[in-house]
Amino acid sequence: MSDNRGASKNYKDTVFLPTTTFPMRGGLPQKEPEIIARWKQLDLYKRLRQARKGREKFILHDGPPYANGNLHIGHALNKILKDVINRSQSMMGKDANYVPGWDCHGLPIEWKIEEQYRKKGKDKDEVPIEEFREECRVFAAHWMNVQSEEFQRLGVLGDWQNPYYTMKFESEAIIAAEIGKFLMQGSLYRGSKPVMWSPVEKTALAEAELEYSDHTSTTIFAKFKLVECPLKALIDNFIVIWTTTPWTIPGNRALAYNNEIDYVAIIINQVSENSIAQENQIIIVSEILLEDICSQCGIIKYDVKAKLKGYELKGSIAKHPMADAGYDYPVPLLNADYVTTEQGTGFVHIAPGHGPEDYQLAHLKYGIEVPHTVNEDGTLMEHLPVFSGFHVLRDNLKIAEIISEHKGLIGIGNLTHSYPHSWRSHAPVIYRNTAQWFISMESDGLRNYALSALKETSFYPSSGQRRLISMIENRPDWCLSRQRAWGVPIPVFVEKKSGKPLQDQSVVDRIIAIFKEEGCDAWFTSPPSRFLGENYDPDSYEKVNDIADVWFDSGSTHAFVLEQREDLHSPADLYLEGSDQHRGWFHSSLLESSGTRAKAPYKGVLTHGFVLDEQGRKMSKSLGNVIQPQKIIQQSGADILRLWVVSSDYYDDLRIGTEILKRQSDHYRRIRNTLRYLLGALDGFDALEPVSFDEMPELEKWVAARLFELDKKITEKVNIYDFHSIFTELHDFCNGDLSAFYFDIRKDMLYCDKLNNVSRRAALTMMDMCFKCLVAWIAPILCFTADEAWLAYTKNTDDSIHLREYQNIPSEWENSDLIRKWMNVRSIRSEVTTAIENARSESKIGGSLQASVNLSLKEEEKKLLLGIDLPALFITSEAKIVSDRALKTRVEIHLAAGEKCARCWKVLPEVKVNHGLCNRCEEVVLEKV
RNA sequence: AGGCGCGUAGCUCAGUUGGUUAGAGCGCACGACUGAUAAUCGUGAGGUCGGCAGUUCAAAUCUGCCCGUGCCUACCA
Repeated sequence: MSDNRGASKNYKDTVFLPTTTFPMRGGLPQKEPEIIARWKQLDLYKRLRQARKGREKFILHDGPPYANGNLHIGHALNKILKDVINRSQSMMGKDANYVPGWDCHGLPIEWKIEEQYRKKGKDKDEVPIEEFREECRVFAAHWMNVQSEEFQRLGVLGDWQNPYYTMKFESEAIIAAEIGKFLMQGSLYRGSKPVMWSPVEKTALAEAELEYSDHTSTTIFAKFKLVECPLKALIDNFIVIWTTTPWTIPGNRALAYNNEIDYVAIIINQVSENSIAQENQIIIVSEILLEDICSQCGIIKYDVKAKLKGYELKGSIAKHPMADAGYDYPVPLLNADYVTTEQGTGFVHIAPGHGPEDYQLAHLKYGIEVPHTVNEDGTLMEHLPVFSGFHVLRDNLKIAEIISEHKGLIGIGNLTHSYPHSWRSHAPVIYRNTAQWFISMESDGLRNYALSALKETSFYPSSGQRRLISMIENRPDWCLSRQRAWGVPIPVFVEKKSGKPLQDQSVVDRIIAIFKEEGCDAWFTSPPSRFLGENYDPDSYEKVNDIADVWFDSGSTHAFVLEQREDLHSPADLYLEGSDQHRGWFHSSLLESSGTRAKAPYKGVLTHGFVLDEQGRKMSKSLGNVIQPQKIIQQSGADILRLWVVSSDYYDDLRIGTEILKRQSDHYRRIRNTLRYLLGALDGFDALEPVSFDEMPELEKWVAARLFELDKKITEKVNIYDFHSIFTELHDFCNGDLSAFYFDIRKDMLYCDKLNNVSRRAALTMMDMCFKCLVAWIAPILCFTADEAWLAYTKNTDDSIHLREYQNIPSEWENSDLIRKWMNVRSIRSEVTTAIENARSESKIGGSLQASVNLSLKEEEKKLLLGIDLPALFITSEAKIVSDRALKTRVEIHLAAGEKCARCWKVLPEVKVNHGLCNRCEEVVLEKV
């Protein structure tokens, strides 16, 4: 080993290379479940509560997912974002206590149970309600368990042992109590509203229970004689409407026109043989539809008497076509934008009990009373003259003929069109006016309370505020009742005599107490006397059998979760859901809380977008582009999914797909390798003495300044939930500052300098700090990887990074001047690396250690580099400034003079003399031996 | 159909009150290293800023229209 070649053979053992047990590849799909098991063993959730005891609380109140199936990617996004926020608030030192919850009542679960019955050939109505409800309960409980496991697999930390759910007896009791508050206040009232109704099943149906198929309807052109009109000449002429539902004519209370439509008044001169239109009468219809109407009604000849715009009809009143047979009431003409000239006559007949738009226009806008005309079985009611007992689906031709006999029509026909049918019986359905319970937006100032509460709420992004405000401003009263089985009943008695709801707090309290003990099934199984007590005669009261809208359930979570649990508080600091919840949970929670407490249940509202596929299309089974979170976890790991969330702009819609996930894996590897390199370098550091800040080289002080700057940025961003930019900062730091710059420069020092050299120890001191900062910064995001890295660092299995807080950075590290200076240093460095690259492509040199750099600089550039170890900065064997008077920066690359040191691989003149080693390496090797 | 959003390189995103040749990272291509090695370093090529029109000395940025796309309503006589 005395000659050069021998010496160059192997100095690897004398070089201090990084060593770590933290593997380069994560193996996340296998490792993550182990980490979850470790957290369970540590009882991380409870430990964290203890660790943060007495600290300021941060309460992100969980919007309850619906317990009826496996998680989809939207759930994953939602819960991951919540977890990132909670963990980051915890890192800020707050007691971020997260209690997950579930929504259990409602239609979709009811369907599933009904479906099971159908398969067994049973009918839902034959099953006792308590039995049916019990099956719903079991079903919901099953899916709660499944989802709980799936959420935990995503890394979500929370009180999974003791979550909240709406079908818990205590929850049901408080939901009922909240309804009681509206009852006692007087804002709960019984009104009526048209709902989809199946005469076959004698029940109301939800939109989703309908299927559309062809149905042939009898159509009529009915005429309404004008009795009042601003255009006096038109009085006694006829407004003609077209409808596919003659049975709604007895329920007619108004007509609608559109201000912008052109109408004509024509005199009928001649009709065909079969026509029922009458010659010499003047009718008013849409101009554009005139020919169509004439051909359908057999009008052969006519003359146009007048033309008019819709708005000229303002204030007109007409007579019902059956006015002579007991339907003698005024029929006002109203403007409605939704009236079109696509078909019909340009006029729409309005039966406020038989269509949502009719109801909206006539009742809500003009206060016209809603008549009840149809019985549960679809027959017209007894009190209706002429038509009593006729069936709304079977007798339309008869009805049409009778109206025709009363000279009320100009045409009868039929039309086959797409029409809603019951999902269960496949029979056609109708809109029917039914009794419903409402919470008034006005009577107790609910709308105003809600609106002013919104003005005090922070929105992320801010556009959510306007969106919610405009919804609250425009919404009608809250229809609370559902004619359903699986939910919390509306616990109200109605006095039969007066039709008024019983308002007695002692009755309400009795109901609540019973619900708390037995659940709200008691409402259906107990006799009314049990609730009414001794002061009321059960025979005089009707028990309401409707259940509450499930949005009321989840809208009350602030009452039965935030207010009830000692470890939470209300209002919550944050509600966080998808943007669809403006209409949903944000909305119902706001109304419920504003109505009962005159304030919002939240201080802040964050909305995220929806998850789309890689092309920006929505995911659907038919497109086959559904991406399941379970699959991503299985293939790549939950940390990759979590990284995807923060790398996206989640305020907008997010895209996901194979390329996007591939990119996340790339980002992940970069961060992971940065941690790994730090862990490797820091191996054995605890045996060395750290170096004080003052003694550090400028490069280390620059790293310190960057850490200070990052810390400031990150804590700022954490407080406005902006994790996207945190991710960018962190990635760029790992990538650009550490890996490509700082680590690269310090490698020589770390590997080859004397073990306890001051500058080497200084570098390690700073790298130690880098690690501690970095692992804490990524912990809320890459919760598994951070935990694993921290364990590799401390080797203390009783600890977790998630119990810690963000690293405290000394304020003396702040140095924006230094950051600015080194930005300029790096731009000179960049010119050098470009020059080296050029030299390499000209085959002048190979690796950068073969290079010697000659710099011609401007004067200020020279000043910039003063005192900096240039060969180290450029990672070359030699570098010097040959001129400081240059007008333009020039970099010359030469082959470095000397031989390659067998240990550090630098090319130096001294090496030959030293038998293969440079002076520095010789010294280190001799000392070591 | 209406309300609210979104549309900048293959991907994810920056682009302050309109002001030089539109930026970053990844990916890609090429190269180096073989002591972070299924890693690391360097260099480079990628964009009619969805389209059209307008305001302006000047537009990714302001206005209008259109196209695409998402959420929420309404889909009716």
